[in-house]
Amino acid sequence: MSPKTMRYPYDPEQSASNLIHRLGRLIRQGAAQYLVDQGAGVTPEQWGLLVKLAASLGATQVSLADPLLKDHANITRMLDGLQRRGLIRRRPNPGDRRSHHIHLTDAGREFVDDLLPGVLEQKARWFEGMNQAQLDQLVELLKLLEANIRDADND
Amino acid sequence: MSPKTMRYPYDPEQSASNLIHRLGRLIRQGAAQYLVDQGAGVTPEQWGLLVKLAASLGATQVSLADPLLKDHANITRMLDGLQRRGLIRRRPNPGDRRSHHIHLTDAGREFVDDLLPGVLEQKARWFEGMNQAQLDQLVELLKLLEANIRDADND
DNA sequence: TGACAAAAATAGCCTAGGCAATAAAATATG
DNA sequence: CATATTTTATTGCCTAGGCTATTTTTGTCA
Repeated sequence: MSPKTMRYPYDPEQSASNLIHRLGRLIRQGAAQYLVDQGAGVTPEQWGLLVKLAASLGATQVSLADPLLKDHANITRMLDGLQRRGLIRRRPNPGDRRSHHIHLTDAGREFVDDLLPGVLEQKARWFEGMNQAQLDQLVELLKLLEANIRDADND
Repeated sequence: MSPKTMRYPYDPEQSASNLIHRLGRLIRQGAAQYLVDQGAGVTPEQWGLLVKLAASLGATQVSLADPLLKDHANITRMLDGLQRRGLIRRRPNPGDRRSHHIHLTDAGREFVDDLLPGVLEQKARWFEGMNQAQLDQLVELLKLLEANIRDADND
């Protein structure tokens, strides 16, 4: 066969998977810009950890990483950054000397309390062109897709 | 105020923006795994460039980067990798001595032709739990969201 | 024309992501 | 109990992403 002149009958840029991947970067970038504008001095990923820590006191690094599907090594590095900024503290876990309990410092908690409302507002702005039914449907489809991909890759 | 014990009334992990961001990583990782299994020796991002090049002969680096919302510096690096593997070639652009025309080599074209069917099959597997109407709706919502975010961030 | 702004590609820097490897501690198993 | 396996955190390595220069051309416009 001579496929040298073959044209592929789909537009990769409009495929759902590429849309999602591109949108993920766009969202990350928008969040990063917002944090810079606020002078926050943390990355969106570090922010995500802080919010999670605000809701789960004394988490270990594994319990932070796994629900977010993040690499343990990366969690180590992001926590290093947050610790340098004085926003979190690692404490020994009395029940297991391999692991630590991660805590927000007072400064960390204040940081989250100060920034969270604005972050939620910005998210809301992104979804302005969408009514609640559409948003619900989007979330539902995304969850379905996430489950699909997790299954498909565990074969 | 004493928000130390305040609980935030939303679950960040289930928010649409975080779902999308996480799903983007999951998709990227699945694609990477597939390419490794096939012994392709390219990253998903490099693969994306190859597919785009297969459809647009003689593109400049800007014309590759902008539709994908990618940084020009990254395009340079990814093309370096593809060039080292002999899959693409940079040619001088006679009309503008600042830029290059990027071409697939014969090996590059063969590479895309060989791998593309399998890639499409794998994508199809990811979307198996979803009927066509759901898929269409998902794509539509994602496009709407992308437009929203691009607008919102250009204020 | 000649200075000046804009565009194309690139390099440098830092963080995230994902992988392999390692050290230390905990758990399982014969 | 002794040995092996698993788990937790960490480091090293490489690529992508996103920024800021920097260089070379091109385009503008006074």
